[in-house]
Amino acid sequence: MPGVTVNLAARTAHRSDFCGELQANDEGREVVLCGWVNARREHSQHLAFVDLRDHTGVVQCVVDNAHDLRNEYVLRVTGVVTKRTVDTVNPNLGTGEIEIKECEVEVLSTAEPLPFQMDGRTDVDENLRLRHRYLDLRSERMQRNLRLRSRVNSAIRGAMEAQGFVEIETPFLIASTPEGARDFVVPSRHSPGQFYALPQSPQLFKQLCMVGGVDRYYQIARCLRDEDLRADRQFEFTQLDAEASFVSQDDVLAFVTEAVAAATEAVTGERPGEIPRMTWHDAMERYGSDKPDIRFGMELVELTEVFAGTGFNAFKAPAVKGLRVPGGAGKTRKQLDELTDKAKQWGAKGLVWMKVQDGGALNSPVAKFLSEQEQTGIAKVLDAEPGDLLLLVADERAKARHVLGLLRLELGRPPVNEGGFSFLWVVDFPLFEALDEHGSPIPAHHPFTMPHEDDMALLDTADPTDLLQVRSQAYDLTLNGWELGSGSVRIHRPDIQSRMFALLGIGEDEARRKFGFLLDAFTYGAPPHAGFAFGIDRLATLLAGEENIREVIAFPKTQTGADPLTGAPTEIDPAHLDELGLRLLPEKQ
RNA sequence: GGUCCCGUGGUGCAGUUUGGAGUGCACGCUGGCCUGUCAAGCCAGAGGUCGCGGGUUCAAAUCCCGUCGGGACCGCCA
Repeated sequence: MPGVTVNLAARTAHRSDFCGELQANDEGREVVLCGWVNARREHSQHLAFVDLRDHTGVVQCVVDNAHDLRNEYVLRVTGVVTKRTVDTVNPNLGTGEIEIKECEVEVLSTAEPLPFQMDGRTDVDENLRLRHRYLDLRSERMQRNLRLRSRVNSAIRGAMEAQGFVEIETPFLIASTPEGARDFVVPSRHSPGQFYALPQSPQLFKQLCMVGGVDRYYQIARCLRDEDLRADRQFEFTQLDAEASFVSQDDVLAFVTEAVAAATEAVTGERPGEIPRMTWHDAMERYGSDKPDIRFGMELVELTEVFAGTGFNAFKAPAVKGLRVPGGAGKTRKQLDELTDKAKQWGAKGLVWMKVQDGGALNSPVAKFLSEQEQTGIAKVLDAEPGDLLLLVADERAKARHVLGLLRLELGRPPVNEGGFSFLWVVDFPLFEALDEHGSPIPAHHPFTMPHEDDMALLDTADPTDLLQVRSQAYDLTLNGWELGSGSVRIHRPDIQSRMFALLGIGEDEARRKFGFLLDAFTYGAPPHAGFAFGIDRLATLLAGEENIREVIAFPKTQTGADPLTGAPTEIDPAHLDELGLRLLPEKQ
């Protein structure tokens, strides 16, 4: 029969087509559809409409009588695709030009009324959604997000394979290493009293793959970290993990850029432009963050020089930095007090605010302590306009940057799904983030990170505070102010690695105990290598225009680490504990 | 470890500031009517441990203390 199409992708033993794909050119076909009752409109005992829904959309079925049908019943409907009359076309429905007539309806499954409505019109309490996640997954939003994430995964795999990367699975039950985040541990039945750790990342295994001549490794890897949960953090998360041999930092950035560009294109249809780079130092000074949200301005401004000779005690500090809030002078005293409270909670000693008045004078509780020169200096350096609010923090440099960076986000950050996708590479991270109580440096990334070649000489310096100036070949990728991931060029030479352990105050015995297998591996011909990992949950969240990572995870945990659906975590049988050689301590009072 | 917000029929809210009868709105649910709706409409009805415990008061959804659950953030996340 001419014009008849057969939907091979949809056809199964139970159905011939998907609900949402039927169009006017299917007119005349007899189809068999399966799905859920999305809505029913009963006009009489002789006319009723049933909207049948599957993951592709909704189609209207015309039936004699819908009295025994209820929302969310699972039906199989056999009928004929029919063009609607002009006055009954529904332009708001993808299949609105047609409807299914002469319907024979078979109830495959009945359904109780749902514990919540999933029509997308109201925000349902998230705990309720999670308790009935199998219902929540039916919603358009979750269907969209899960399928989006699937496309992201697929695009990333395609990009990595095309660049010659080999997918290798690494173990889940591994040895615990003391560095980094808190491990999830698994007791060993064979060796009571001993434990495996679940991987925080496949870091060491991918480096072993390089020694093993793999050349280019990747994995869409599940990672587990027992740290407190946030809107962008779950215990369990998924990373694109990658490592390559005989490469530079630029090579790695190019590989990863290709993967995120492919993922972005798979969702938006457009490849992002070239990803800009910023040094860690610039990011910290200009945005007060190592993951700057560059979708908006409001950069931090250096004011230390302006107050070099100040008589105002609060500004006699190692650093004074400021932030201009355009049009912010309308804030009330109460709002400013709340901002000050937040700044203090974030660690600042205080927050100085100034309202720029018509004519340029500064209205501020501290104005009387500042010289005229200082007041004009502030206005000039901050480029202040009447109606602006100026915020100043004087403190240790790191503290001032941090607090102002948080204030900048608080006051200027657009909603996460506005302003497109601003990827940014942050490069030249410091090798060490601080000195511990013994004066030993604390690694900013991990102890296998290669120092910046230009800074090698500084490693031999006598003054440990100079070590904090040493840059590393470590880099982060950020998107709209979220850290997507990080990577580094690794140390592959045992002599440099030994020097690094010595600097970190890790003795030879300790190094052997913790990383002996890696150090051994490196004595047998380790290629220079570098790698990266970025969070796929986070990338998918932002690409989906969501604000919370849980919206792109099928079965996420709550902020306290519980799963309202399964009840995890749960107690286990005492006999099970016994077998593992474990005994519980009494509960702490 | 800390700061803040939320908890009211099945769902989403209002009511809490200033204590006075479980008062209101929308959706859903049950029954009825209705032959072109599409978030159908109309009529009727059912449905409540105001998260839980204690306190103040003649009287508590409302004020106080504690606790549980959820959320946002700081710390934490090499």
